[in-house]
Formats: sequence, C-alpha cells, structure tokens
Amino acid sequence: MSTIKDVAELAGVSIATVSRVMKGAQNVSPKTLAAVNSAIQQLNYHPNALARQLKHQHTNNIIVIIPDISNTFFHEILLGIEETAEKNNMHILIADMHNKPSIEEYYLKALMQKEVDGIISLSANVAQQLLTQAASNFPIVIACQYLQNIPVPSITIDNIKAARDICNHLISTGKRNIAHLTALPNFLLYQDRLNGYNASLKENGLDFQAGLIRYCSPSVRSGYEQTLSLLDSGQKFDAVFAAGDTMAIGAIRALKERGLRIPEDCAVAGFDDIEMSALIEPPLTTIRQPKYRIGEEAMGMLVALVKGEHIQKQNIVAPHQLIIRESSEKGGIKK
Amino acid sequence: MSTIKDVAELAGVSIATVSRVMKGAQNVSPKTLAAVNSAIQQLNYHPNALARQLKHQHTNNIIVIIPDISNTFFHEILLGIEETAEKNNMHILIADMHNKPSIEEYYLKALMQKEVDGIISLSANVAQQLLTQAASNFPIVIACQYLQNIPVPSITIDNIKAARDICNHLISTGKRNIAHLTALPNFLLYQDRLNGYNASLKENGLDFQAGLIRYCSPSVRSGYEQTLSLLDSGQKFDAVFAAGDTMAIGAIRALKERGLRIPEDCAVAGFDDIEMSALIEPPLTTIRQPKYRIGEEAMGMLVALVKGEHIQKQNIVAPHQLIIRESSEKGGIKK
DNA sequence: TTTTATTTTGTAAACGTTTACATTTTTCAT
DNA sequence: ATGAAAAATGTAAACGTTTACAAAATAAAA
Repeated sequence: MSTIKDVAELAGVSIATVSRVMKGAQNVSPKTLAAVNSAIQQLNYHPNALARQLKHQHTNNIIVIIPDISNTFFHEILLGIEETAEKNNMHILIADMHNKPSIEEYYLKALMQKEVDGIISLSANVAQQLLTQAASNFPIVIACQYLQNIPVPSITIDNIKAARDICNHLISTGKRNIAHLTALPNFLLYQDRLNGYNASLKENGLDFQAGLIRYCSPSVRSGYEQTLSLLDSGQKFDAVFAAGDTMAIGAIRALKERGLRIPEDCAVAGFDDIEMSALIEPPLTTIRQPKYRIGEEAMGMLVALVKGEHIQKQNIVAPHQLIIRESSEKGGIKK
Repeated sequence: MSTIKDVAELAGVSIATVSRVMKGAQNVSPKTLAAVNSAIQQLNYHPNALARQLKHQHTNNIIVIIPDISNTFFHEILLGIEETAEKNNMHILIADMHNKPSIEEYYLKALMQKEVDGIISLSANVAQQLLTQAASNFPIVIACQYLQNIPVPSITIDNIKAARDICNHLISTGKRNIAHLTALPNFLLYQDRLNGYNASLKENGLDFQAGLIRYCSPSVRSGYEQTLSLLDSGQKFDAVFAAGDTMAIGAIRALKERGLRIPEDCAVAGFDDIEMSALIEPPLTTIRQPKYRIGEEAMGMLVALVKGEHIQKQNIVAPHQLIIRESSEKGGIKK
C-alpha cells in the first residue's frame, strides 16, 4: 500500500501538496498538479480513510440497526432513510440483529467509539441503560419503537389507536371473538397494540378472553403455528388480529389449511401493510404505516443531531391508515 | 469526548499504562489497575476506534453488498455469512445497492481506502475494470454472481445446468411452449439461465421462440406485468419458467387473475427457492440453491484473503437441487 | 545488605492524514 | 531593476491510539 508520503516523494513535492491535490486543488500550479497526479496514478494511491476520518473526527457513515432483515416491513423505511442520507452526503450501513440484543450492543459501542457518526435503531431492544447513556452523548434516533421515559428522539405511529381502529373495524363487521397474535412482550410496541385491542373490546362491551391471546415470534411460521394451536385448543373465535402482517399471513395459511373460509368463518387482520399483504389470497386487511416518511424523518433528525443542531420535536407520531381488504370484508377497498 | 490522555492524567499514570489496561491488563499492578479503571468510569471513556484501527491496519469489519434487500433470496446467504464472520471475530455490515451500480462503486472505494477489511459482493454489477483492479489488491469475493475471465474468487451454482434441469422437468410433464421471464441481460447469471433454457429446448427437439422471452426487473410486480403482457400478446404458452422466484410469484398471480389453472393450463417454475415459494398457492417448483452454505464458503474465502492466506479453489461451484411442487405437477414433492 | 532477576511503568515513535503557519517563488506595478 | 502583493509550496503539529524499548520499582537470591 502506498501512502501520501510515497506519492510526495515520487512527485518531488511535500505531502501537504499531495493532500491539497487530493482535496481538490485550488492553489497548486499546473505542473506540480500534473506531477502529483502522475505519481498517484503510478502508485495506484488511495488515501487511507481511517487516517482521514481520525483527523476530521467524523466518518459520514451511519448505521441502521434492523431487528430482522427478512421482515419486509423495514425495507421501505430503509428507502426513506437512504434517500435522505444521500441528500446529506451520508452513507448508511445496515446491521441485521436477528433479534439478538447482543448485536445491538456491539453497534452501539461502535458508535461510542466513533466508528460511525450516528445510529438509527429500528429496534431498541437493548438494555435501556446502555441506550440512554449512549443517546445522551451520541446521535441516536429510534424509529417504529420507542422507550418509555427515556429521552431518545423517536418517530412512531400511535400503535394504541391503530390497534383500536382495526379491532373496531373487525367488530363492526359483526365479529365478536377476536383472537390476538402478538409478539415479544418486552417490546412496548406490541404492548401498545395489545392495549389498543383491549380498549376496543371494552369500548364495544366485549369481554377480554385470555385464552385468545397468543405470543409468537414475528414470522410467518410462528403465526401459522400459533393459529393452528389456537384452532386445536377448542377456543371459539371468529377473527384473528395479528400484531404484524407476517404473523397474519401465517394465520391465513393455517385457517385455509383447515378449510375455513376467510372472512366468513374467520376474518384476519394484520399490521404494517407489507408488500406481500396485498398479494396474498385473500388480500389482507391491515394498518398502513407511512414507512417511507418514517425513514425520512428519522434520518432528518439524525442529520440534525450529527450536525450538533438542537432538534425540536423529540418524539414524532406519524399518521397511520386502516386498509380494508378482503380478509375482513368481501369487496373491501383494494389498495 | 475524553481521550486516553485524559484518563492517564486523572489516574496519574502514562497513556501506555491506560492502553495496557484497555487491552486486558497482564502486567499492571492491582492498585494502578484500580486507579485507571476508576478514571475510565469517571470520564466515561471509550477508546477511539478510528485511531486504533489506523494503528492496527484493520477494522474487523466487512461489507456485504446486496443488489436489493427486499429480495429474500439473499437473507439466508447473509445468515451463512454472518455466522461464519462471527466465528472469525469479524462483523458484517450490509450495503443495499438498490440495483444502482454507483453504490457498489462507492463501497469498493471504501475498501480500497481501508475503511473495511473486505467485501463480499452478491452483485458484481460494477464496472469490470474497477472490480478487477480492486480484487487484485484487496480482499473481495463474489457470491452467486461471477465474472468472465476475471480472477475474482467466487462461489455460484451451475446456473446453466440448473436451468436445464428445471426446463427438462417442465417438458417431462408434457409442456411444449415454455415462456421465459429473465432479468437484466448484463448479468452473466441470467444469461446462463437463458442458455440452460435454450439447451433444454434443443435437447428436447423444441424450437426457440423469441416472443416467449420477456425481460423483467427481478420483482413480483415486474413478473406480474410481463406475464400479463405475454398473455395479452396472444402468444401461446403452457408453462412459464422465471429466472427468479419473485418473478415467478408475479407470474402465478397474473395467471390466476386471468382464471388459468396452474399447472393444468400453465405450469410455473421459478429459481432460488425463497421462503415464500413454499407458502404461496400453489407452491412453486423451483431450484434450490444451498444458500446458507454459499454464504459460509464465501465468508470462509474472504477470511482467508483478509489473513493474507493463499486460497486454493478460486471459483467454487455449489450443488443445486430441483424442488418439484404443485405449480408444475399435481402432488409434486412438497419440501 | 548487596546483587540479580523480575515485574511494572514510562518515553517516544509510529500509523496516514489535514491544516495553520512560515517560507519561498512568482507576478506585477513602480 | 526594485519592492510589494499574490500565489505556491513546505514544515511541523495534531488527531488518538499501540508498542518497542528504556527505565524504574519490586522481589528473590546470595
């Protein structure tokens, strides 16, 4: 590997001059410029980014931590993040944590060690203390998730309201016994959705039935398995509200396999509006989150943080939308 | 931000001593150790990774470039890569190129600037010259893709053979007019699959019909649109072989929408065996690539390269498997 | 107690850049 | 030609670590 020193030597100039031509050369005479450029060519010189970053004290890289890369819900958020990053001359790197908290910790540490300029976490599953500490000194923003009583900038939808909306819809179609597939109880977001579900039941004078709540990991497979187990349990239910589209897709599969008609025998509703939800049979009723915009705003906040600006709204809540499709209502609005 | 100097000062020792305790302290007396640790605590000190990496001349980070994060095909490969990386104490960061070559170039440059120790590219769509140059000096391995006549270590399946296998299967079920959905002709991989398709036709005495070839972008939507357009073109076909499962899923959707029975009226076959392929209706006949293993081996080669070892097999070809499901054969083996 | 071996600590150079400042060279008005 | 102003170049410190080597402190042996 050749360094700036080698180039300087070969070109017969000082390293300062080489550095100048590397950065875009304002005050360098044509002939030295030529000499330096030729040396760069000959030596196939590439400046060492680490040294440069060490000097500059920033990297222009940010990390986005996603809980699980195979959940397509995150892809469109990522898009919003990336395009905003690009506009601000930052580059994003994705860290897939496979739902393992230790990985999030690792990257949080990377941030504190200045390996990157900032982090957007789509997860926030990590030890609260570490996160709080990190966030008080370094640029971090959380999207989709949020943390109670912890001053970390975030953007989410109103999960309670959204869950209430979708349950109210199910009930409005005549359903009375709504099963609920939820996930990881340590995530506030799933708790909120459960709370919204409860609120809706109460609002409509229906009883909460503990036997209708099932805990899944947020995947098609797990939704499938839990629905089957629900079916086998003998519990009566005429609708399934899954706290994520992947689980809902699993539920649909299980119900169809058992010969139930959707939505007549059992309606299904999901949450997130992932791409596949409009494509499966029947198309899935769900809550659409403004994914792109969430990404945009999250990155917007992060950029401000990185620049050291003070950010105004600490916790943004973005609007959601109820998308009614045929899994809950024949002839539902297809969108 | 406190530095090692601050810690040394507060603890009343030299920076060398602090450095020693940071790295795991063999020869440091109990009382200085305590003093240093206390100073670290008080100052909330985190060593600067950039400085450390600059000194060590490596980062332990590697980048995996994926063409498109929303293609689930890559997720399992990633898993193989990650677990192998972890075993070797390396960390992977994912760069999603959204099929934009400029992004790949950016990260290639990052490698050449020593920002990371190596790159695994699942794409290789970049200017060949840049890649060749980079690969001759830096650790790079390509997976799933490969480049003609260019000495970059790679691992792929035999795409020609696999495409031939699947077409032969389609023909063996009695199909005679097989449409082919392919993608991005500048990718050798799609060319190979097309070649395999051709080989199979020839082998079976069938004529090549240019009108049955459609170029898509590798997505559900595009597969759907091109199949519709094929249907509208009036061309006769009784099977669709898509060069990727996402496109095949789009094809299934289009065919069903038009009321065609699968596989009786038109069989469908894909390529890759993504998770969704077993779950859709009807389940999709496809080629299974040993995804996890591809990831493992790719990372294995990269580790060797990073360590400066010489690697033996430059271009590995991994075995594939024909998975027959109901989209091509009623009662097809479900796997 | 002295000498020697061992353990702990410190000094300073190095990693590869950038940049303020000083110096030299060039340009141009006089 | 001379001097001043402008432009080009060089010197050296800094960014925050690690580590070979030297020095000092401690422990062990005589």
